[in-house]
Amino acid sequence: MKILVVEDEKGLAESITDYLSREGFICEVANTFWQADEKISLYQYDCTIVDLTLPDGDGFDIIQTLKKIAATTGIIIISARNTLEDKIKGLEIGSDDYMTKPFHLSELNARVKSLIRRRHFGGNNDMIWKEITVQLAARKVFIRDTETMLSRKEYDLLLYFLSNIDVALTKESIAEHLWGDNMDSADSLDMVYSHIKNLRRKIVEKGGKDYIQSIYGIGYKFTAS
Amino acid sequence: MKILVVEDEKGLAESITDYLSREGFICEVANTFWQADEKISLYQYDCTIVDLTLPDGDGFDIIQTLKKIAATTGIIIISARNTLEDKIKGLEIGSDDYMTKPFHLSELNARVKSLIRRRHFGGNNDMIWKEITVQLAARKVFIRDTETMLSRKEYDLLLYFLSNIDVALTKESIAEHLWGDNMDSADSLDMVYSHIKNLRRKIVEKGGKDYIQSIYGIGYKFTAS
DNA sequence: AAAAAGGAATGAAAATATTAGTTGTGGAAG
DNA sequence: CTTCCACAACTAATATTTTCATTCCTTTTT
Repeated sequence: MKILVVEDEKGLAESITDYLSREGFICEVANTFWQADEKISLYQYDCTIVDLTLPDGDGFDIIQTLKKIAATTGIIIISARNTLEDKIKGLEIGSDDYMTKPFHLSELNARVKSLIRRRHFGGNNDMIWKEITVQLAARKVFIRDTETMLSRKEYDLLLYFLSNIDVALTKESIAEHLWGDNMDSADSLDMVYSHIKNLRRKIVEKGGKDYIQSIYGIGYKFTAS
Repeated sequence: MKILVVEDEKGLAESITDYLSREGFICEVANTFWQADEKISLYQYDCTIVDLTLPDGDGFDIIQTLKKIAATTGIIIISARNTLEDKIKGLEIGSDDYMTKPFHLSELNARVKSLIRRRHFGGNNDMIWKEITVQLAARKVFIRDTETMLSRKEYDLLLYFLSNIDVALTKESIAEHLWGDNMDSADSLDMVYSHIKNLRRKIVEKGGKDYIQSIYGIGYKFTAS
């Protein structure tokens, strides 16, 4: 899961990314709205955390950018002031959640997770496909009713596949999803192979079919046929 | 997909082409604007990356060339200076995207892909002709409702044909589309024959007709009649 | 119309690129 | 302290691409 943190205070940005990385999210930071706008149009994020107290841009521009962000990813707004004005801003762009400073990182984390669950999987706490069931809240995976322990990367990989059933995913996009964009593309490919192998083994081991289809020269596809 | 990189710094040009080749693009380099102009009029590219800090040519010439480039392919401008002057230049010629040095190759890659997506597929995701259906996102090909696995070259070839129904394509243009222009023309003919043969076989095998019509002395045409 | 010449098709082998599988190391988490 | 996992390096297996010799067609020439 990839998260974009839009925050100009380096210290706060780092605290947030540190915390969320430890929770298994891939984090990227944009220091300005302009940067955020850029990143949004280039990459896909599952959730964007925006600090409304950024210096650049006037009110109107910001709302435009926020709308654009909100259209493609979930969005959580952070603001120092608990004023009506800000709340209205938040609602206007259809933000998914709203927090006032100061806040606990654990709360932010909880909100991010709940948002991703809501957005990504329609509020459903379970993702079910064929004999694979993922309990998102508990982070548990079941294959044919037997629980299967997956490592973090394996879990992320499985979720990425499950939200892209029947779509050909390039090795590169998988790598980007699992490690973010600051990756040496040569090295990361071997790691993709490794994790694919592990996930495959675990699924088959528990009685699932090998749904991961290799596409030579391209990447992989999660598919029933 | 073919990309032209207009860049005089050999090192940078190589980094770019290395990276993008790994991503599956066919890359060619032009070291000067003059060369770029040449190439543009001879070949077709899906995207052109132009470094605006090239030494040759004066401002006006450059703009003329850029306009010519922009008219036929997508264009991404790279510039060392984040000056207004350059930005205006970029907009004036209707460039599709704009980056300042230094940048990450992964970002360039993302921009190229997003540009190609926008330009090429304009949102619609299936290509259907007679009993042949290509699902671009899933990279699936169906002949008469049965899925057909195609290798990369076969797939590229089929897509080239499908976007040129009823048009006579020379062997040379096919070779150029599949491998770029730095090819030994004698060898490339044999390779074209080979891949034509394989694609034909797969189409017919799955119950399609042999839509690939040979035109003696010229090349091939994909046609129903 | 027959022969010659050049282009195209085919099948199979060789070369290459890509993916799978193994193992070892280091570091983090418990 | 132990276990687990991410990562890297390496080897093996596999799929694709390219090459090549040969045959089969078309066109051109005589």
